[in-house]
Amino acid sequence: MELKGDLSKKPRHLIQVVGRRTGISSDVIRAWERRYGAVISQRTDTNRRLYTDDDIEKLTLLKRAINAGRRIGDIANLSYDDLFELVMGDESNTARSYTRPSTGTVMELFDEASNAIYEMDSNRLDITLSNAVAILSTSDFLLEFLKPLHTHINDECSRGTLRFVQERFAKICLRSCLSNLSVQFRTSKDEGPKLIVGSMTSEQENLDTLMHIIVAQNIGWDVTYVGGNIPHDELIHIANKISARAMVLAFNNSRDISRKAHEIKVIKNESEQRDNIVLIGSEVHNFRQLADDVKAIISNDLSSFRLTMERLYGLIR
Amino acid sequence: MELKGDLSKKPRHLIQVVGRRTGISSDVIRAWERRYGAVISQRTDTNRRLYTDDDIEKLTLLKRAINAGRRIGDIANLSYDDLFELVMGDESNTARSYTRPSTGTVMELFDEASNAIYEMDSNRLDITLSNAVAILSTSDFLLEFLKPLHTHINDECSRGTLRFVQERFAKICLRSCLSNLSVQFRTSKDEGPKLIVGSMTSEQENLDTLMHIIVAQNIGWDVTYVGGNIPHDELIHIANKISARAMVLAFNNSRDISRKAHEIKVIKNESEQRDNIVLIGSEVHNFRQLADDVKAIISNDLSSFRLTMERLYGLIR
DNA sequence: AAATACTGAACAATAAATTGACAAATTACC
DNA sequence: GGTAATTTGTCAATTTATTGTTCAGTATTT
Repeated sequence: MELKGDLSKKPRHLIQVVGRRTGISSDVIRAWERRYGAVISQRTDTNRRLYTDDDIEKLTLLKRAINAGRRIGDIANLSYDDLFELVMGDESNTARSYTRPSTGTVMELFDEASNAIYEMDSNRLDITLSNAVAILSTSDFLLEFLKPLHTHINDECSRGTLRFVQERFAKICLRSCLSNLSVQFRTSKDEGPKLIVGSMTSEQENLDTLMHIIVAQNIGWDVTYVGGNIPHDELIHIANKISARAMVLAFNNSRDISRKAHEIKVIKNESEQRDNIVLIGSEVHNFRQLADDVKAIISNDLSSFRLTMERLYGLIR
Repeated sequence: MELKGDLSKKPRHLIQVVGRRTGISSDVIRAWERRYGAVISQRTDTNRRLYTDDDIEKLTLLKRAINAGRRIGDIANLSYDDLFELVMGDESNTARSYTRPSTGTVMELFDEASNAIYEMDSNRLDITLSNAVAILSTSDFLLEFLKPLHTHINDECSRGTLRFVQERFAKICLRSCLSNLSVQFRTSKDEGPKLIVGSMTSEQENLDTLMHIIVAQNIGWDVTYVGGNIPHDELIHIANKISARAMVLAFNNSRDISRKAHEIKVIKNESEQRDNIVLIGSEVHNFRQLADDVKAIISNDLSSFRLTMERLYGLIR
């Protein structure tokens, strides 16, 4: 028996499921059927609609076509193939069909998250985070939502409005969300140039570093993250072992600057891929001079990091 | 080697236990059996229902499918594999059909994971971990796979076969897998008694603690995890704030035993829910005497922890 | 004796289908 | 440019199907 053939032709999805998968409300799906015969499903013996996988694909295409500016009445009865052509054409013409969400939306999500943190409601916080991921583009999610939220948490904590335990709780949830996101990105990409991300002895793990990882993955890098507190010789070892094309080092702690500077030099000299070291983190300004000397790249924030990594990606390709 | 041998095929769970583990009420389990023949259990000679582990797995899948919008009448008599395919498709929001990974034995999964760690191939490690989650039941995944893998990593590292950076890399991947799993469990359960999990000053975060969290969630607890290094007054604050019904404290560090013992007493006295404190972790033997004094419960491993938490859950209900 | 489990029936809550109406936005027409 | 017509998403009312819950009466377990 073949898997795809059998199952995907089989009507087995309730309208509710179809709605959830396509993002089209059940009312609309029924209206499209009634008015334009867009997708006419099978019925059970008790008259419930049952959709096939192919039906879902078609509805998804219809949605994309509408996002690209088409009117449902004009396209509803096109065949799957015609629709596919149409969507491909439309989406390549429109520079960017993604409309930036209103600041209202982001504000609401932000408030919701910040309340959930105050109440220490992990369930609500998780749901809000995943909503934000779903609604926003990856970079909006990071730049407009998560980064400000992180800063907000730190501010509230140092102001005393948030207690220590609330801060820790929040950060664990955010970390979990980010690592989840990172896994999702990983499995969807096939092959990309390898990138090591980590930080040296006396540097702890940090949420900002995780955000940088998502950005890099988003560009196409195949990231190996090793966390904080890694001695420099271990970093060299792993870089050579997996033939990394670049290494990102995070600095968020102002101790031992000179030791770290020396170690960066050693890494530069001893790792086989010696041209691509990127320094990130809040304490990265301490290495400005050094970066010039060893031709490392300094990146102050997520946006500039994205540019840097895009450039490197282009060079390597 | 055969993992799911004798025990999992053996009918041994009363309907009450099944209800608790799956989050489906006994009444519903019976109704499903009567109306749709969803899971037809063995009976004792006196007509009591006895369920196998596999029965529980199927019920869990049914529950997940329902959460994803399915109706029990449509899916009750699907085979385990078809159900699996359906749930995976529903939960990943894609119309693509999903194939269950070929049933590798635990040994194969273990080897695959341990090679991926050696090669520091995060992609391969993630895939192996998620296959293991998919193939094994939750408790098999933890007890037969992840726990041994964790021990193996520690052994190899202290023997010098694994380098420090490989250990760190592996642990970050495992952590990410566990926190991912924990989020999945959270959103599928609706309401349960609240449980705080954390550890005190000088105690770091620990993978074992995360495993305990999964077990507790699996039973039906609504877990709030606050990580390590939390001062005891903060723990008291959060426990009272969210009206926790129990608190789990992890001890994996042998420093400051007497300070910690004193703080446990304080927590016991000052938190409103004063009856349910559970101590876990590798250093928990240091608190045997104290546990008697303050009526805290000590749990040495995951299995005994499961029993303890099931008992508490029963008491609270 | 109290708690738990079993059966079957009845009940209540939820979700879906149908139909018709409405309002905002877009388009067509003068 | 302004008005009418059309398009299209949303919603309410009603009916039916599905499914979780409760209850009564009996049996089993502890």
